[in-house]
This record gives sequence, C-alpha cells and structure tokens, in this order.
Amino acid sequence: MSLSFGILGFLNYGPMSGYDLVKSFESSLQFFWHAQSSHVYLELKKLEKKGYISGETIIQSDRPNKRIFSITKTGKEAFLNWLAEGAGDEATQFKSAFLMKVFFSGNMPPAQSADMLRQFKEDCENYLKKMDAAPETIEHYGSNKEMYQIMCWQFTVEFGYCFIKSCIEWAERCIQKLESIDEQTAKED
Amino acid sequence: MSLSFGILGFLNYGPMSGYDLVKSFESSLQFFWHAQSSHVYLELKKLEKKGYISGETIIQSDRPNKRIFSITKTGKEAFLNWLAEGAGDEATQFKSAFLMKVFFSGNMPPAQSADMLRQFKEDCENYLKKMDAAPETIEHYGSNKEMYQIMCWQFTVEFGYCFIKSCIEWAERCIQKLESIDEQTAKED
DNA sequence: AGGCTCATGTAACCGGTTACATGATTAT
DNA sequence: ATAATCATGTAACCGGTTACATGAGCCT
Repeated sequence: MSLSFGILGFLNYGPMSGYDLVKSFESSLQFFWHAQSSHVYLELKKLEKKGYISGETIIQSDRPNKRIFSITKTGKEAFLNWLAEGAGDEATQFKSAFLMKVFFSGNMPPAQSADMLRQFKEDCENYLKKMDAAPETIEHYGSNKEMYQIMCWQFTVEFGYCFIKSCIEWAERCIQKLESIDEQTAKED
Repeated sequence: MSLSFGILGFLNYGPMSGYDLVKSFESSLQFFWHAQSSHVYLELKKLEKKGYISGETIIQSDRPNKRIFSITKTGKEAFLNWLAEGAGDEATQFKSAFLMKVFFSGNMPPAQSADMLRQFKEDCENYLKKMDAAPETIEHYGSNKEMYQIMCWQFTVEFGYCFIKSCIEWAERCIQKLESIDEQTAKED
C-alpha cells in the first residue's frame, strides 16, 4: 500500500519513468523505505489500472524505449487524502527482528551478545558516515513554499540521524553492562 | 521467518500452548513485534512439520482442550543458530510509512503537517505512559545467569524508551520550525 | 573485451493481515 | 443476561522479496 503512495508522491512532483522512480527512492526515501524495481513496475501497472496514473510510451533511438507516467486528477486526490489522514498508530509501532534477537540473546554467552551489539554499533557508525557524505540538501531556497518542501525532506533526514545516533549510544550502554557481568562471571569461576 | 524464531525462543524457556504464546508476545515483544493469533497457529503447524517442535494434546474438562508444544533438539539447534548469526543489515534498516508521509507532507499546508506531528507526539507520549505503568521487570535476581537473562529483556525495553523519547523531541523541533514558517507566510499575505 | 547505465518486466514464493467461525466456562 | 477468558483454527488476500530474463548503447 505504502509503496504506491510513495510512487504517487513522486509523480506529484512531476512525470517520470519507472526507472526514474526507483532512482528517486534510492536517493531519498531509501533510509526508511526500500523499493525493489520489480515491485515498482508491478505497482505502476496497478495504479494505471486504477486510473491514478497514466503512462505514455516514449520511443528512443539511442536508448531503450521508456514509459513516462503522470499522476491523474483522481490519483492526486487519492494521494492528498492519504496525506491528510495523518499518522495512524503504525507510527509508534515498529518491527525489528534485531530487537527480537536482543530479547532472546540471554540464550547465548554474554560475550557473544556483546559481539552482536558491537557489530550493530559498527553498522550504525558506517551508516552515519554514509549520511554525512551527502548533507548538502539545504543550501539556498527561492520561495517560502520551496523552503517548506525542503524542510519536510530535512525532517526525515534529521529523524534518521537522531535515530542512528541514539542506537549507537544505546548499544554502548548495553555493551558496557554485558562486559561488567562477564567480568563477574569470570571471577566466580 | 522471524515470528517462527520468536516462537522457538519462547518455547525454549518452556513448553506452552498457542494461546500462551500469543499472550507472551503481547506482554513482552509487542513493542517491536506484534503477533496475530491466527498467524501463530499457522506457524506452529509449520514448525511441527519441520520437526522443530512437538505438540501434545491435553484434554481438559472445564476448559477447551489445548495443545502444549515443546521445542525439539533440532528446533533448539535452529534457534541457537539464528541467534548466533548476529544482526544482519536489517538491523539498521527500518521501514516507516509515517516517515514517508512526513517526507511528502510539503504537499499539504504547514499547519496540517504540524497537526500530524502533534498527533504523533501525543501518541508517543501515551505510549510512554503505558510503558511507565509496568516498569517492575527487574527487582531481585538469584543467579547471575538469571540476571543476565533479565538484562537482555531490559535492553529492549530501554531501546523502546529511548526511541520514543527521541521521537517526541524530534517532533517538537519539527513542530517549532513549522510554526515559525507558518507565521512568516501569514505576514507575507 | 568487459562492465556500467538505461530500461522493463515475469513468476514463484513467502510472511503477515483481516475476516470469519466456534463454543464452553467463569466472573460481573 | 452479558461480557470476558480460554482455546484453536480456516480462507482469502495482500504487500513485498528473490530470482530470473532481455538487450542496446556507452565508457574504459
């Protein structure tokens, strides 16, 4: 469901091909929504059937032909309705197989749990570095409307940034606690 | 996939029925993994077929009969292997339809975006309250082993706590920014 | 010659959700 | 009476993933 609204959202900025959409997802939403190209094309078909978008084939001589999709009036309405609905309870709910692993990690030696968390921390740090590499989203803006648009994008970036940072801090605290009980256990033996 | 490992994890603590499992999920993992009862029963069937668990029917006179499941040797192995695998890259990856909405919220008036975030903040605060209501997980522990087990559970609780708190702070910052541009826009008119 | 970008798809599968069905006992 | 708890499932569906297929042009 959400992928289709993501597609509508991008097409609302302007017409583009399935290929372009995949790129757009990769370069912006990828932090909290990964889109497989196969899935995008499938969803485009469904959206076209529903009349939310309309596709136009463009014949190219030097490159493969492509289909450019535009959002229709009904599509725009559906998208705007989805936005206006606001955040449901899914907002506070988030699934994580990793946390489930942490929950059950009492079943392996503390040292191993600590290793897992160290790996997690490292992954987070690498993620942070990747984010720092491309910070130049806001630089200058013309109208207020444009600034507002960019601001909303920036909100999600900030969220990701804070999230990852708090993950690292959390992992550090956990590791420390695990190390201290590992020492205790060693003494007891 | 992950639900089945969650089931194995609980059964590794001791035998229980499908109904008990649903309760266990609700009372502990529910923050980051919600399990539908229908799904649990389906998964139990699959796990039994695989030989990871074995069920025994218990006839009750005063209540409906039930099936108590125990983890088998191969099941235990599978579970331990899953744990030992460590956190994959899914750990840093997290999906959120809500953040997608925020990303696209430049398409509705700033005041409406602010409302959405206020709602989100409120939901988070309610969640926090619910968490505070049941903090008495750690009280006293016998052995170190037991303490370690509880510690791992506590890690996930702490994660949830920090996560929600940082969500609230983030939302506050966003709302403030939105309010300031809303004032500006009002002046321009 | 080999790999990258552009470009679009199909088929099988799977994990999970929603809706529905049943029915006894126990507590209010 | 009525609601809640105990207890287990089936069927339809859906969103998403994985693997696979194709093929031309461009850059090194």
